[in-house]
Amino acid sequence: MTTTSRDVARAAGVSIATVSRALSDNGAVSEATKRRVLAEAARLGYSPNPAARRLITGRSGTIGLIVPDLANPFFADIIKGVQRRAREYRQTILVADADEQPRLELDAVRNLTRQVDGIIWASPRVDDAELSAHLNLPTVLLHRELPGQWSVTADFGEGVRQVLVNLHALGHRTIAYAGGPGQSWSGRKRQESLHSNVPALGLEVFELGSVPPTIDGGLMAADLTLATPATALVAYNDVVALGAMRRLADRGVSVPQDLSVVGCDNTMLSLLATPALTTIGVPRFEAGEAAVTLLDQCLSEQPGPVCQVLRTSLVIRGTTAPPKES
Amino acid sequence: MTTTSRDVARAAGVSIATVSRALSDNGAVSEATKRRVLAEAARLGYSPNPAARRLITGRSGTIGLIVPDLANPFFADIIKGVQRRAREYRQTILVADADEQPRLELDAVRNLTRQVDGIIWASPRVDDAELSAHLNLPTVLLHRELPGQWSVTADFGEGVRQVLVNLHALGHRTIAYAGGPGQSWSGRKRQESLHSNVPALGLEVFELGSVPPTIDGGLMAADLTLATPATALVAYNDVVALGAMRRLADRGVSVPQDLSVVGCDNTMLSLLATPALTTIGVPRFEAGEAAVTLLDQCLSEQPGPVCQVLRTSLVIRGTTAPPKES
DNA sequence: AACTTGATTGGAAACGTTTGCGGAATCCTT
DNA sequence: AAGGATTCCGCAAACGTTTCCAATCAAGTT
Repeated sequence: MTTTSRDVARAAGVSIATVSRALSDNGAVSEATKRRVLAEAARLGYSPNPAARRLITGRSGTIGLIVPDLANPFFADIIKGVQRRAREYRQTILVADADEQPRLELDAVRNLTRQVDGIIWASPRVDDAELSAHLNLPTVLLHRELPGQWSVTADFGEGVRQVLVNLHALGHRTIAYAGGPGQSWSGRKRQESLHSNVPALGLEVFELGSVPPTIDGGLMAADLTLATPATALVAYNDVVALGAMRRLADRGVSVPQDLSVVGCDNTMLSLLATPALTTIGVPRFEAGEAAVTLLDQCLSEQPGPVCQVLRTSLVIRGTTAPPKES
Repeated sequence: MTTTSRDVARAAGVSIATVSRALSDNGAVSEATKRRVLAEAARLGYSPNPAARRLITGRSGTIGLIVPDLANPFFADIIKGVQRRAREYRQTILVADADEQPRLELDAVRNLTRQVDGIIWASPRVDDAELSAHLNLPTVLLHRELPGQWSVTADFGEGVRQVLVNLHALGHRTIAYAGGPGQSWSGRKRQESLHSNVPALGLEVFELGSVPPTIDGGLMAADLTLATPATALVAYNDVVALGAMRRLADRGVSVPQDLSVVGCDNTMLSLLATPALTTIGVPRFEAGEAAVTLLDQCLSEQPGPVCQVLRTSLVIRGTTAPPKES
């Protein structure tokens, strides 16, 4: 049998109410009895039954995390951030992988609703209407903004701007852009930034359209790029960039001499490439941490909503160089 | 306010006991009233309070998952498998990332103990004694065996054997082996298999010792290999293999012409390498699925323990070839 | 017709906490 | 020394289920 607060109460010669107060540290208990209770609790190896506590308080000490794909290194790092900060806050996390299917995200929200205090939701692709229809619980959106909603995002627009400025400074004037899935919020942000910055810099951009955010998408993007006069390729993310590099190598196009390549996200993949990939650094770990902090604020009824925007940074490595003289 | 079983009972004109029976589908309820209750429940949007249910039944419908590092693609795939199968079984998963620190794994077990029905624990490095000391709950070990314990592992030994046979068939006679962290269970299995298969094949093996299971470890392994007459390098995992390939490229050693390289795990990384990496395919997704199934059996008191061993397979890609004539 | 059987249902006791309320003891104030 | 304020603690009522047990009723049996 497990030991309950009644056992501790009996052992310490007090009532269960006092045990509860001594342990939860809120009610008024004398220093002496508190010590006695704590000692007995420790001796008996008592820990309160979370279900009972939750039934009465309505708080579970658990937060839900919904991501489209756990195996995607991008989200894996986010989880790590969430996890670490949650540990500090004494919260456990209930995780739901939506297998890249928006419908499963909505299912997950429904299931989680009764089980958690709040939700952290990374949902690049569910549309706005459906998203807000499912927000019954305190929620922090990740890499996504919605009017009136708490969120933590990264400044992708600034990242793209830096890339463009940098490529321009290197001497590039014609670049290709491989976009990701059209519904993605961050993808739209990147696109917007592209359009707003290109004119001022006097760049010419060839938009290759949406390619799948996979290695195969990268292969495609490489071929599309070679059909343009572009001297640099800016890819939707690191995976696409790596796919492109692979195809370019096959085609005998050397990076960065013949073509510069820029990725996005600064995942571990960018270090695996040869040469190492120049990319937009997106703080994923920090985003996960920030989301937990914000959710905590949201749960403690602090004024909001707060929309935190994290900084991105251009990480210059080996795949960018001045264009070939031609 | 949330709607409770009392509300449904009132609406359907029955007692809460009947509501409970109609919904949980175990007690005896007439078909007519069951339909009525279900209809009212749906109309009111009722869903049972999990905390209350759990308090009385002692079951939470939640399983705990402990992994050393979520950002490691190896474990990410395992989680995905767990997640999917758990969804089928109507279970949610509580995940704990131990940040590669065995001490945090033990903390996680303690925290999870009161919150979940059972635990799936991937613990390559916690030592046997401490591991068994912390198994208070039904537990399935992942990629690890312990006497008397339920587990699902992969047949790493067979994988290594296939590699050796294959390299031998290609004409290699001298190979280098880069081992991983010494405490790792699967690492020991690989080592054992190496020792037991080498004599029969007449191979000479240079053991490079333990290298960190990282890109840097791979760089090291490459240099160590070049100091031997080995014509092939078998690495602890794909990351090490990729690190090695990178250093080899820098050194002007071409793979597979000058040196064959074999990885282990068949993570997505192995497809990113150029040329694509020959590697030992380890079923991670399936392992996650199997673990949930086993845990379910364990929880339903079926006879055990069951130790399921999944098959590995040699995935031959572009980094292995006959050795150079010399 | 009385008795047994089986199927449905409701009443009520759990499960283990937290917390409002009131009582008792102690302390300070005048 | 008496009154009020303060501190500390126990009683008991929740929280929302599940499930044991008994009650009711229809149907079948002798």
